Amino acid sequence: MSRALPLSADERRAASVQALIQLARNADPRQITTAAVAIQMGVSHAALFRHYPDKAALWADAVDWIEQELTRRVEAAAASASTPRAALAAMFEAHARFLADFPGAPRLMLSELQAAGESPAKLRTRGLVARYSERLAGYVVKAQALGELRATLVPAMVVNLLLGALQGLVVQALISNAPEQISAQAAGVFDTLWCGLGTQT
Amino acid sequence: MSRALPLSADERRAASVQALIQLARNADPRQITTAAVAIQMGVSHAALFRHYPDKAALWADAVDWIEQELTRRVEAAAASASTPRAALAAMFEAHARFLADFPGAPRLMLSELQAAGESPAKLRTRGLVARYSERLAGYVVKAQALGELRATLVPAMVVNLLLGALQGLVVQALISNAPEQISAQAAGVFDTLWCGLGTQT
DNA sequence: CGATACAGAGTGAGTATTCACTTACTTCTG
DNA sequence: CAGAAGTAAGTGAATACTCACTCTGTATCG
Repeated sequence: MSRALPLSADERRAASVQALIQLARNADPRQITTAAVAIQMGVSHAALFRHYPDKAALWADAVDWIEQELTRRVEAAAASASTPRAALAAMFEAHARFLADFPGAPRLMLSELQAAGESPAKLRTRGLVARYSERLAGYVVKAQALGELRATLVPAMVVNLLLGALQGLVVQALISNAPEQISAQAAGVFDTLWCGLGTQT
Repeated sequence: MSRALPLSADERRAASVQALIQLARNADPRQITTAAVAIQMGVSHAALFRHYPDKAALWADAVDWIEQELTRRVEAAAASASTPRAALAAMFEAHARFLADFPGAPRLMLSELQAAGESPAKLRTRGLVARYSERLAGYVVKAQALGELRATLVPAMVVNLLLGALQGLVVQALISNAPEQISAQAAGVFDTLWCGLGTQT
């Protein structure tokens, strides 16, 4: 095997995370082997362990990257919206776009949440969800204050429905193996969620 | 180790499935070992392979059991409802109750859907979701015909929102490690979904 | 009704394979 | 030339599955 070009440690770590997320597109992340990640990067198995103390550290690093990238995109979307409702809609769509662009990301998080024990990646995933929910809840409260969103609703439940709807799209994509549809259907799902299923009474 | 009392093959298979679903309550099902299932049943590792040709067959059997039990409960709930909307509400709550009673069930299905390749259990899970969605869609169409549900909505999306909302509850339970809350919050979630998030316009 | 033969459930002790991680060494770059 | 990045070739632990054997409930027969 020809020797890989040396990269800086930072670059190599970034490449490792991308390799893992790429592999997670088609495989259960807990089942992905460190050897598979190394091959995906075009590097020997041993090279991986020069940059990470163990497998768990790489997986944790990947969750960190997910949080950074998701937050960056969702912030940008929210910033360009004029009302809380528009912000929630824009965040929903930006989130969906992220999930469609990196289908490995939700799979990795879901997989960590399913795992027994308390891996670093699982702890970070829980933190990510908590911080993200908090952020959404802020907009929900603002929307309620402006009379855009029914005031009787508990913000935590609203957040849960929004994230649940995205989850539903992810699971549907998992079944049909077509991640791009997540983004395509997002706007329609958000509107339906906002307006309700029932006929107006 | 004292020898286990012999059971009929049918009883032993049923016990195996229950053991797996119990273990799946706290661990990622793909990570559960056949040895762990055997211990959970109070039987030797080798005994398991007297009843199943391989690991995949037991996992597939568990998915079959899930479909039977879920269908039985949801059918019963729908039967006692007078309108399609009431039927959908009752099914939603029965489904939530099932998920709360057997938290290992959604974890097992999710885990199979995440896996690469085409395991028997994954194929069955896909079939289960397809059949279940079909069943729900039937009630959605009836509700639309009776004017209970907005006629402009695509049934498949409505089904997706309903299942997504349940998924959201499952993920929330995964994070807080409290499966019983799935059932407790189900009715509120269904009503919110039905009435919509936004203020009436 | 007691002895016996048999089917089939259960078992302990493996085996081959896979996996995370290590060690001892090589090559590249500043 | 020093130190960082890379590699080949391991190691021990875990895991799915097998094999040759043992126990037990039941049906039959004298």
